[in-house]
Amino acid sequence: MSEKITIYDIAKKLNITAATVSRALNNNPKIKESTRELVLETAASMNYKQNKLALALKSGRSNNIGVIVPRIDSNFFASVIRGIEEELYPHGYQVIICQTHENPKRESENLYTLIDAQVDGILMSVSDVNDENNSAFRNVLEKNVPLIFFDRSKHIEGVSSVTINDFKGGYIATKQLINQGCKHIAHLSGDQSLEIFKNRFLGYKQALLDNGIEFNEKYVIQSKSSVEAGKEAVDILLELETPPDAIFSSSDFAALGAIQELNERNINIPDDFCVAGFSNEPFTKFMEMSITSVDQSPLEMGRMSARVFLEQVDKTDTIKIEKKVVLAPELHIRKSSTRTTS
Amino acid sequence: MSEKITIYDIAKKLNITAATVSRALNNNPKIKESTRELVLETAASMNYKQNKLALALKSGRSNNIGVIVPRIDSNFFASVIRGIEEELYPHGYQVIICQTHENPKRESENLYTLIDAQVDGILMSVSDVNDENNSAFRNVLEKNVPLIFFDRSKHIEGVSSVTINDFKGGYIATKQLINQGCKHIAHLSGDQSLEIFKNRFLGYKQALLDNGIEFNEKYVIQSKSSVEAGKEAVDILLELETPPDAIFSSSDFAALGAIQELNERNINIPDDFCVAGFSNEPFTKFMEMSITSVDQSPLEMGRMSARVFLEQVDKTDTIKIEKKVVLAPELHIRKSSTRTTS
DNA sequence: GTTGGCAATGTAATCGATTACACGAAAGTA
DNA sequence: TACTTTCGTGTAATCGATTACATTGCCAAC
Repeated sequence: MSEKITIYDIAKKLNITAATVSRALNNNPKIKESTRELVLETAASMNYKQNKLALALKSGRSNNIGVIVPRIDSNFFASVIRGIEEELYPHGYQVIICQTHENPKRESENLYTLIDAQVDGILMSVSDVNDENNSAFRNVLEKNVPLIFFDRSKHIEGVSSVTINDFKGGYIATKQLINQGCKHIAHLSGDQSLEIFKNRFLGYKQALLDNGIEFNEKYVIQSKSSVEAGKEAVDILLELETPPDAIFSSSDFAALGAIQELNERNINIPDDFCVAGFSNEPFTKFMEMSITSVDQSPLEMGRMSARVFLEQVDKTDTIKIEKKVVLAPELHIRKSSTRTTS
Repeated sequence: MSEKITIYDIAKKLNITAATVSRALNNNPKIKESTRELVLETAASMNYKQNKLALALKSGRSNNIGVIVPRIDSNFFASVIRGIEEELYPHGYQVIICQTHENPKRESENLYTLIDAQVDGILMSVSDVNDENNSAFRNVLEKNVPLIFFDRSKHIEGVSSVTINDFKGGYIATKQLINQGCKHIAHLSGDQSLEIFKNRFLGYKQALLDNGIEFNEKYVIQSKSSVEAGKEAVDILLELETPPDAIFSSSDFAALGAIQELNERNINIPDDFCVAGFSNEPFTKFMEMSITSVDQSPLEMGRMSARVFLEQVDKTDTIKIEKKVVLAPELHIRKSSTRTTS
């Protein structure tokens, strides 16, 4: 029932050698047309399937690529993966998923595991920017396995990345709040050691400065990407001498929490308080009080990362291209930052 | 820089054979303790890494398992995959992701591709129940590769599945609407050729009958899982002679669409119209008008599927266990079906 | 002193496919 | 006719690890 058919079986049946069978199947021009046809027919009739593992061992290419993300059950990462998978599918690559749960040790393990599994490339979003597991990255580079960062990248010479312009994202979101007439704009930031959060913050700051609004450190709150964290941040902000009248949050979840807390306190959104988030999570547009948010085009990011990988994979080892693709963020303006009064 | 170290390199260095090295590395008891230590030390110092592809070819086990889902960028499937990955990670399995986009042809391709890639098992949620690509499934079974269905399964003898009790899910959601005093409960159903939707519908129907409410075919609308479809369904339902006063939707997205349309028409939710959905998508609890929904515990479903796989993978070919795990759905009651008036 | 047994290691086949090199036959050339 | 190409296949090595079977040396038992 489950007999595995190999090229040797075909060879035996036709009284030729496995080498000839292999050549016939691979369209080697040195094979007589009649032989080729015979082999192809026989292979089909015997239901022959090439053993990809043998091929992988011989060629050194597994046709698998590894994708490492902090977690898969987030709309953003899932969409990126979707993009990667769709782009790579036609090229015969399979996508292996790893999660780090933001744990550097896990990240390092994943890198080693993927290299052990002989993947042809690694696409990842880093969890931690610490230099601790640099050895894992060095290992990848030494093995000459293409490495591409997406969204959250790390500065390593010769390594390509696909990110969005987080600075600009922070800038346009903040600018929109300013345009609505907000004077005291607070910022909920993520872990500043990650580039993305730092840049969103810098974009926010620059937008303030460009529009003659003083930057106030007290308005910047470092918080996690959670509803709870957003609520807590509002608690703190409203205690200030001059409470803010708007929030630009680096996380949609925190933005949601902020809105919930503001509602609880009967503060009118958007007329008395505007809110903008980041990521364009599905729920931001579903809410009745739909939330203004910066879209990161995750699908496109995934596709682009895959394309960058494909460009690199065939290059000889000597040529190393370092490609930095930066996608443009897009602000989706919704109710939470659209004042009805002037 | 990128020299691959093999057991032969170690053997040469120590003037022994690769066989001895292999045995030492594998803790074969026939190896002298001193030799083992020497080999282990040398392997470490040379930075030896076992070539998993060679191992896979020799053993016939790739340590990869394939997961096929309609799409990955849905909270439900992403969460299931998370569960699978977490459960399998400690066992050294890698997860390969495939998407069908609800396309039977793609589903069939994915099955063949995974078998070609010599995965050790396949966990999947079917896209289509049509018998067209039965040959792909037969292929999997013939190759004796463990196959496990989750959520959306197919009746194949000897194949295990992990699902939730969709009938009960439909029942408890409907029952809650009845408890709220709703008399005319409509149902937005998905594709009835899929078991899950049929069972949710049957649960709905049974709940009506058990509570002395007449079943009315006109109240059942087959719609897609989208916001738009939910809106359209409401349009139709409100045209009826006796419009319903509640909706149980098999999809949270359609439930959301329904709510939006009802709001547009100034129909008061939940006092004049109750709504319940299915899947417990994140947004259902984030909304101000939070949506009652049936939770499918996707994480647990993923973990359980992985466990069922692990049980099967080591069994000899002769023993085939067919395990049908049915998880209990849990109703999360929220504002959309909690009347404030009696 | 021969034989048996055991411990430790070596030899070589195997997994399935690819491919450099070799070789015989046919065909072309002088 | 004799020599060189060319064509189509065969031979055998290779990818890296595992493992059945063989071998070696040593010690004990008779």
